[in-house]
Amino acid sequence: MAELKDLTKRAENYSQWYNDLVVKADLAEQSAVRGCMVIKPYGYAIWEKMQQQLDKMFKATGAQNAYFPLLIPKSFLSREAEHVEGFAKECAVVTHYRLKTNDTHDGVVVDPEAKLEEELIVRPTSETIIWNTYKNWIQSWRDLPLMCNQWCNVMRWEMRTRPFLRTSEFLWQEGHTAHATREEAEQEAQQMLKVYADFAENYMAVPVVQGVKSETERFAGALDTYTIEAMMQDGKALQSGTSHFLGQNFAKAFDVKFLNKENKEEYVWATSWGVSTRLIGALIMTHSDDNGLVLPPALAPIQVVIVPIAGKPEQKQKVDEAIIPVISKLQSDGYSVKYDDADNKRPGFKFADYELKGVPVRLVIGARDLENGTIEVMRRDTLEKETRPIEGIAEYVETLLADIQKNMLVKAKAWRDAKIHECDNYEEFKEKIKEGGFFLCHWDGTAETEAKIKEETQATIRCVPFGYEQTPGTDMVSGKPSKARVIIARSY
RNA sequence: CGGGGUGUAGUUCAGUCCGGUAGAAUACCUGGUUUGGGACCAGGGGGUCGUAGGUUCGAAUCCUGUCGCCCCGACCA
Repeated sequence: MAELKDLTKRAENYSQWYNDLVVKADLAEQSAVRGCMVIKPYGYAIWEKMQQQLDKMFKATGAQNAYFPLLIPKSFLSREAEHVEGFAKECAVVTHYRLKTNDTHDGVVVDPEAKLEEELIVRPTSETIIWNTYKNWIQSWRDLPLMCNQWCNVMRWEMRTRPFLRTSEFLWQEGHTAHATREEAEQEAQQMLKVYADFAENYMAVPVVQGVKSETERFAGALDTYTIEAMMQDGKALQSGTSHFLGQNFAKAFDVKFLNKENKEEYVWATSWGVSTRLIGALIMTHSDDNGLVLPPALAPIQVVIVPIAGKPEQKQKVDEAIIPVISKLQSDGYSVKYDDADNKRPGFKFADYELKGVPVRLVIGARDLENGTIEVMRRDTLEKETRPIEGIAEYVETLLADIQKNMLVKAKAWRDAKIHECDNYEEFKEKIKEGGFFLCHWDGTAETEAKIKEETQATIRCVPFGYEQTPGTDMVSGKPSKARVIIARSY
């Protein structure tokens, strides 16, 4: 791993280190299309693990999967005023539907004859097309709640991109729900936020702060935006999932009404919620060290890798005999195990490579172990090695994986908590924010104060955190009274 | 779109100031020896130096235009 360590030292900043890690760990690479990313098999395997788990959790709340079109008629986007404001600027637009060969017959040009009457927008998010569809699906209170989720790609023509954290095209899921009452919709939005927080902490081992966004940071068209905010190792915040209470804005814009039990016509109440491949970025930036990725067992495509050390064929056979029962046991218990007995790479190379890829547990077995009836176990999170009897090793590895999962969260949480501070002095804040971290500060609730902080420190209000004991105080910038503390941080 | 950097072998880069046969490491291919922390030896393949034009006997190197990429900022999941 000397190579990556050097890069870390040489790296001018954390972003550079992160980009190198993404490439070296074989997760993704840059595509030929500006701002887009090729997700490589190993990176995609992590996404698949996330999808599987999230899908289970969504279905447990009653949501169903569906799919809506990639292309959205331009007029749909102008139906909801705030939504237009928020998304109009950064969309890819389809204007023609045909190409033709050029005059010199060595290429193609856009056929001017094939101009669309109405341009189509490559979805930056699907609220509009989904609400246009929901209009036809909802007539009665009996049709509610309607809860659909779709796994898809979206495109936003971002000015500046980084792999996984912000790409022009990205994979995500977006849930869109319709409810009969305001209370039910609000509850749904909050419930989904809890699902995301649960997933982040218990599967990704990424501790998050749950809270509600300030007006300026709110989703375009929402009444409330709930967020989970994670802290990366450079102390910057990463918005890792959002859940929006949309009120009746989209119902009114797309005329989605239902007859209630009293036979009265009412607009439905809406929510939307989503997480994206950005979660992979959060995973990388929360846990990785200079040896590479550190993946939580719950999401690691390979949970256990076994490296045999055997030069001669007869020795290899003995190693196989000793280890194959262990592999079978682990696999039948549902663990993903890789037995890397390829003889074209030396053990040292494999050790470094699987560390780079973040495999949680590594087992090594060779002649020395065969004599002693032992096996070497290494855990990726702490890099600790120990030699144990091979007897009962499968059971030991299973408890070890559970322990790694738990330890990663504890470690990340302790690290993060040490970087969360209350702060009541703006001058002090300006100094401290340079080193990153979350700051709990009183805020007078005005956009002016928010803008001033952003302008002077590049930090933004991440959220008003839930579950934090609030007492009234004074805004550190304006000196005006404040009802609650908010989380302020620099962010990705 | 502003500021800074950079385009040379699959990859990371040296060579550019001061013009003169296209380089290194790594990766790759072949053969052999190896295998408990990124192996070694021998041999081999691979680049019209981003691109267009100019200066010159001669350009990766100098001049002009142009395009791409990276980092920092504005925008955002």
